[in-house]
Amino acid sequence: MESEQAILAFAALAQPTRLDVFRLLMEHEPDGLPAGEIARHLAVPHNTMSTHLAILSRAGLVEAERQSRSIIYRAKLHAVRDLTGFLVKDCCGGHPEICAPLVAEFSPYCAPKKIAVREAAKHE
Amino acid sequence: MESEQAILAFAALAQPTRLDVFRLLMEHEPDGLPAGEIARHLAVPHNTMSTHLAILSRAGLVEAERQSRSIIYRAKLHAVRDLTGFLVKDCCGGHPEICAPLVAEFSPYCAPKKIAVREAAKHE
DNA sequence: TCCATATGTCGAGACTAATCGACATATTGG
DNA sequence: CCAATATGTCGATTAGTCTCGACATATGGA
Repeated sequence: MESEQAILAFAALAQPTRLDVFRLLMEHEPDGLPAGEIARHLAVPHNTMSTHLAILSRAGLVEAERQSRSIIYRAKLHAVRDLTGFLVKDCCGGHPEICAPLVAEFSPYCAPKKIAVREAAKHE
Repeated sequence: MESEQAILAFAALAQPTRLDVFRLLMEHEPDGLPAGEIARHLAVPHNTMSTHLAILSRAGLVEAERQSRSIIYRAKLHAVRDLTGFLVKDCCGGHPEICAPLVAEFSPYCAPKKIAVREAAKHE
């Protein structure tokens, strides 16, 4: 991922309404939500929301698809992967010793089901 | 990590000079660099740089320590972990099936060799 | 075709961020 | 204490962002 694209993504997420939109679309993966419903859900005027959605779209964090009269927005999952990778690469560039525990930290959220179930059982 | 703190971090990194500073400090871990040297390295007036460093500091991405006449800035590694974790948790919240390959993607950068892991464990 | 629905675009006002000269503060050595 | 060095703060200017009313465009049904 290039710096320029990363900056667009950081700027897009550095705004409360847009961060909320992104999280909302993550929750609604993989179906997505129409623009109007997003606006209603977050109590923002439709034209204001349209601007925010355009910024998220230019940043590559969401994608839009027309479906009859509605336009369905979806979170772009590999954009999250790219942005996270950008951070991790910066972090690990020459410093792999601090990166391993970083990845280990994600395991509870990302681990394959078997391990996740075992970890959960331990805490119970 | 709270949304408010994440927004501060995203905003801090959404500016070319500040992103450069952050990457520069990552390269110079764990020694850090004095403010003046950072400004000289990136060809930015010292007072402008001072403002940028303050913003990075408020965002929790760097820390400062006075050392004689100079003030040494260092990247805060666990801030990267927190911010990355914020993204990944958002991504994996209810969607662990898309998260496993995401973590696998990091392996090449993180070199999960036993020696590296043990060394990291010692420091923690 | 005409209307209702869904969304996008434009433009103005208010607000916030970025930059840098000038000045202020902190530290050290003489 | 004074001068030199290193950094931070203030204030003004410029540039960019956020918001939303008004208008424009696209789609589907009567």
